[in-house]
Amino acid sequence: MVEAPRNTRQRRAVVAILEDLDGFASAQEIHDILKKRGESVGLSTVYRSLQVLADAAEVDALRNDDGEVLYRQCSAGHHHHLVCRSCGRTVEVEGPTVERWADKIAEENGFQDVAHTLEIFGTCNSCASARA
Amino acid sequence: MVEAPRNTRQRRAVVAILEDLDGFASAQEIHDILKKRGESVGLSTVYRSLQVLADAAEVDALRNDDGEVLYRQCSAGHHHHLVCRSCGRTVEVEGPTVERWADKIAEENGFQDVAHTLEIFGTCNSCASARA
DNA sequence: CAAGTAGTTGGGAATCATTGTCAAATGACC
DNA sequence: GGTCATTTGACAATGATTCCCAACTACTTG
Repeated sequence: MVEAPRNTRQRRAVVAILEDLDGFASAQEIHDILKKRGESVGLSTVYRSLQVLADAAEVDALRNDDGEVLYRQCSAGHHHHLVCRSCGRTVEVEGPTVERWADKIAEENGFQDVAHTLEIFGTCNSCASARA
Repeated sequence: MVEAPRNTRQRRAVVAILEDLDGFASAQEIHDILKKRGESVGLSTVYRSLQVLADAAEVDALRNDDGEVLYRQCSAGHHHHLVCRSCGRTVEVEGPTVERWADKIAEENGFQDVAHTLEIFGTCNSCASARA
């Protein structure tokens, strides 16, 4: 039988950070924040915790242009993201039309096990005015 | 004034490979193919050539699930891809509705300099039947 | 064609995110 | 408190990609 995961200080700390953040953040950023708060957690452990959470679909993961993986606690259900390149602030968006379109395209071309990635990147208005 | 790029054997070889391939391939795969053909080109040079081509929008680049960057010679103009996970075979697709949707979402939320990524991944029918 | 010059190459080192390793630490349960 | 499998953390290892720089070569000019 599969054992239940343990409730450790480290895992709780990672989850707590994700609850505080409203945008996407990398594993390393989360590690830094933990260190600043004095709730130090090993980097490996941060990576592991995020992986577990992502596998359980409790957080969403995506890659930025640099290929880094960013994580964020999101609402349940399929959705996409409008992400600020500079601060990570994120708006969850839905596009039912897009979903249907993607499935139709795939079916028309005989593809199976279809998945799609769709993210919108931009500069949010506060970052844009800060830069000016 | 900016100098014109030189026409070197190595760059020609990389372009030739891209013309032969019909799916996405990684820099390392292209490097391997060149080696097999006896037209050896340094790995660094393959990376550089692909970067140059991508910057000039002569090839499209995307990341697979593993975070590797894949390259492919594509038709001009904005389009998206339906990519086979296992063989890389690719169908170019257009989704004007999606473009408008993404722009509208971004504008409604006050985001600027908007870009979006959209790729559809699946298993093409020949790979699916080969697996069975 | 010869020489000059600046863009280009290659291969090995360096980078950087991420994963693997394994002994020590610690939740969960008795 | 004792037991034990899970988890942690420091460090090594990996792997794609970039950096570095001396040797090379595609163009230009005489």
